[in-house]
Amino acid sequence: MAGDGGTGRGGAGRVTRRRARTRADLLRAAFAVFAAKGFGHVSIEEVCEAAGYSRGAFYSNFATLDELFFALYAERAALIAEQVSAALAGGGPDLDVPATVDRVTGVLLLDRDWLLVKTDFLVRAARDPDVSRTLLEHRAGLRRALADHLGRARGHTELPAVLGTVESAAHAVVAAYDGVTVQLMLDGDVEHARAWLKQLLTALLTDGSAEPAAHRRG
Amino acid sequence: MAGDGGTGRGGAGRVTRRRARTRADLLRAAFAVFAAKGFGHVSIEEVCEAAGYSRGAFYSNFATLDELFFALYAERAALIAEQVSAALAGGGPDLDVPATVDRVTGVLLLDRDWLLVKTDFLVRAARDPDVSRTLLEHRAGLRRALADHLGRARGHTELPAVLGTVESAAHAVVAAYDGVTVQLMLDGDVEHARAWLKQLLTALLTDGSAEPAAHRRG
DNA sequence: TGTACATCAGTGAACGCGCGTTCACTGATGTAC
DNA sequence: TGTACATCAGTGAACGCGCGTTCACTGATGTAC
Repeated sequence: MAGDGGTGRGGAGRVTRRRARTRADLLRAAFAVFAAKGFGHVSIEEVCEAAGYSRGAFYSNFATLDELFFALYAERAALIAEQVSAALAGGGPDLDVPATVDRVTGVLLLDRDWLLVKTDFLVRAARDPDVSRTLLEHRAGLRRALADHLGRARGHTELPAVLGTVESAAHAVVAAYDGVTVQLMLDGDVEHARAWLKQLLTALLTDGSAEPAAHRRG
Repeated sequence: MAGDGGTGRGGAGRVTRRRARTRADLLRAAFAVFAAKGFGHVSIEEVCEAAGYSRGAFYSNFATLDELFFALYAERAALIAEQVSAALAGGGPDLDVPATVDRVTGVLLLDRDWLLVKTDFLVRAARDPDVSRTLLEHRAGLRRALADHLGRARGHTELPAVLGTVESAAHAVVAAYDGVTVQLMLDGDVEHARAWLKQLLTALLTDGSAEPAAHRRG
């Protein structure tokens, strides 16, 4: 089901420049259309129209809309994963939790459209164990990166007490991220979401020593 | 758009017993179908078939699938809201935070199908400001109930320090709930989700005095 | 409580559109010489 | 570097199905007497 990168004719046929461009165009257009209308309310025709191709072009590159959706998700998710890694690594060898929280928060809540598409993927995955597995693996990877970082931070900065292990702490970070995502999708206020996520993470990752910074807005 | 309870002919036409039953049947069947396949992958015909009615019956009760979906959401959301209120009030006048956390957690993560449908509603709402408003209001109501309770608990039990106000704490509770919901939808492990939510809420609502209770499983 | 009548609620056939899918064709791309 | 040829990628028309929507009809429900 997953594995090969799409509807490749038979074997290892070289991809021409033209083909790569068309595929990229379709993915880009699909992202915009999915973000706007939601997967499940989008037809193949709409994607093709948005990309400026005929439907035949779609079938030349993908077998189904699902396949395109999965390709789209995989591409973007890999991109975000890289950015998170960079945000964790950035700041050099001195492990500064608040600064790292700032950087990671900035990356994770950068693009509301991506959160919409990601959540579409989530509800799709929730109904299909195979797809769930993919998503769960992505999440596990993210948590591992976070846990690694938190592990290195321990000793330098005061860290959680209530959450036992660094794994629990990483799990909590992801949960907080998902929770804030929901609010952001509804109210559309990216700045507020970032501030709020920062505050939540601080509450989870420190031992009550930070300043309370009152929280406004519903 | 919202307000009147559906496709009522003209004025205050009395609803017959038969009509009420059909409507309820359709809603019940729709819930099951939506949970299984996801709104946006469900046709009016499928709902009717699952309910055992012809399509005409559908049109006699609803104008669109959206309308049915909204009615379904409103009905179930009201039910959950009641149950949460009861869970908060239960336990009598002695305000016991851990016990209350147990009861509320039990209610909120009772039914995976509901979480699936609720999330479908979320992604639908995220693309429509009018629908968003409805959902945001429900959430505000939930937070208010939580904040009220936390306000009364303050002084009896030690409470947050990092999260400034009871409103912030309530907000954090909702975020934790949403975050754990995502994990539950993917792995389907209700018991694990409850334990994890309990632990998260304890971490958020107490000042680091609780026992760490290590967290297993990915 | 029974009967007659009026209105209501759901039936199921019919219509038509949107769109998924296919395919013969043509212009684009790449390769061999 | 240019030309000829082979293969590839995308075109756009055509087909047909699923399903949204409508509607004349009929059995169910409720009311008046």
